[in-house]
Amino acid sequence: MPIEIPDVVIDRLPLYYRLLSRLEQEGRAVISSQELGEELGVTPAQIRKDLSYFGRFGKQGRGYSVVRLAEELRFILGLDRRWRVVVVGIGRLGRALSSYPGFEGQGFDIVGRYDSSPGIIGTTLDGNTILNAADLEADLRKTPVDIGIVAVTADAAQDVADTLVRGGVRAVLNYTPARVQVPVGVELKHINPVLFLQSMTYHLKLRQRDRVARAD
Amino acid sequence: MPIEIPDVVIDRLPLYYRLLSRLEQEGRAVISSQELGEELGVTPAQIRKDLSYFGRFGKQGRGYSVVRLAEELRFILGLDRRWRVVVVGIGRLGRALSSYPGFEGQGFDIVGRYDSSPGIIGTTLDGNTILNAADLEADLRKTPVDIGIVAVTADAAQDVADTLVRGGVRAVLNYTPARVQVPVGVELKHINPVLFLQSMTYHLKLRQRDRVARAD
DNA sequence: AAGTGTGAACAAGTTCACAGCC
DNA sequence: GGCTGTGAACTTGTTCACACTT
Repeated sequence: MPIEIPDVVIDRLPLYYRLLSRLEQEGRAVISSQELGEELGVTPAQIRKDLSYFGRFGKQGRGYSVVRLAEELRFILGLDRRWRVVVVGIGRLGRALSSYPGFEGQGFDIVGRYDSSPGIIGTTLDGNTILNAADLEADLRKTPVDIGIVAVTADAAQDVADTLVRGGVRAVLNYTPARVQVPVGVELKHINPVLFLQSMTYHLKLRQRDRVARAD
Repeated sequence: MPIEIPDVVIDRLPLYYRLLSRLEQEGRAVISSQELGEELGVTPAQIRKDLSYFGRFGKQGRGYSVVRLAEELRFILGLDRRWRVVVVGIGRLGRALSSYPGFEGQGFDIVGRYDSSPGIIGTTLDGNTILNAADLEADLRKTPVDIGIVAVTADAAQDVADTLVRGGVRAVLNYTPARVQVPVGVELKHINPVLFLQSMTYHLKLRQRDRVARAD
C-alpha cells in the first residue's frame, strides 16, 4: 500500500518546513493553511492536500499546531537525525560550500573535504585538513557517508560520482555542469547556475519584445 | 496569439541547447529526437512536442540539423546576445560565482562585483575591483544591467533585491536562503542547497526503511 | 464559526499513434 | 523507410467545494 507520493510534493515540504521552523522560533502556536499559503505563495488547498499524503496533522476550526507540524515534517524529511556529507573538489566553489553555515544548523555534517590537487591536499580550511581524493573510496568504506557534493571540474564529475557510489554514498548533489549518471537507487540532483540564467533570459527576451511591440 | 508556453518546457530548452552545442562542436551534422532523448533521459515525443511550440525545425525521415537547431535554440533563449550581470555579496560564495568560468562562455558578462564590507570594498578579484554596494543603484542607473545575482547574507537579501529592481534589473538569481519578493515582471529564481538536500533525505530515509523491512 | 481533509472536477503536462513529408 | 509534427488519449497534479470536527 505505498501510495506513490509525487516528487513535486516532496520538493515543497522543505519549504513548508523552513517556514514552520521560523514560526516555531518566533513562538507562534497555531497557523492555518490559509496563512501558510499566503506566506509561501501557494494555495491553501495545495498545502492541505500535500500534508494529507502523510497524515492528519491539523485540527478543524483551528489550524495546525506549529510545533507539532514542524516536528512531523522533521520526521517525514528525515531531519530528526544528522546526515554525513563529503565535499569533493575544494576549488572556490567547494570552499564556499564547505564553509556554508547553513548546513550544520539543518542536520548536515560535513565530515570530509577532498581534492586531488597536490597544492590543496593537506592544507586546512576552517580548521579541517583537506584530504586526498585518491583515498576517498577507502575512507568511505571505513566510515560510511550519506551524501556527496561534487564540486570538481566537469570532466572529473563522472569519476567522482562513481567513486562516491562505490563507497556507498546514496545521494549525490552535482554542482558540475556535466550531466552525470548514477545507478538506480542513488539520489541525484544537479545545480547549475547557467541553466537557471538561460531560462531567465528567455523570459527577459520575451518581455523586451513585448515592450518594443507596445511602443509601436 | 501568444499561446502560453509552459514553464517546464522553457526550463528544458537549456538542457537541449547544451547537448546540441556539444554535438555542434563535435561536428555532428544531424540527430533524431530518439537519440537526443536517449542522451538526455527524456522521451523523443517530449522533445518533438517541446520544439513544436517554437516552429518546425526537423526534417521528416532525417532528424534535426544540429547546427540549425542549436542556432534556433540560441535565438529562442536569447543567447544570441550578451547579458550584463552583477554579483552582489563577495563572500566565499560570491567570489566563487564571480570567478565561475562557465558564465563568460555562455554569453553572461559579469560587469560588477559589489560588497558592503569596508574590508572587501576596493580589493581586487581576478583583476576586478570590488565596488561599494552603496553605489549599486546609482551605477545601475548609469549603465543598465540585465541580471543580478544575490549572494549576501539572508537578512540583507530583500534590500539588495529591492535595490537591483530600482536600478532596472529585470532578473534576480537569489543564492540566499531568504525568500525574497520582486514585482511582477521581474524574473526570480532561488538556489538553495539545503532545500535540495532536505528533499534528498526524504528519499534516503524511505529507502533505508525499505531495506530494514526487507531484512526482516 | 472556522478551518481541516478529501473525493470530485478541472487543468496541465506527457505520451501515443499516425498522417504526412523527405 | 524513417522520422517529424501534432491532435487525441491519457496521466499527473492542482483546485474546488463541502461534509465533518473542534
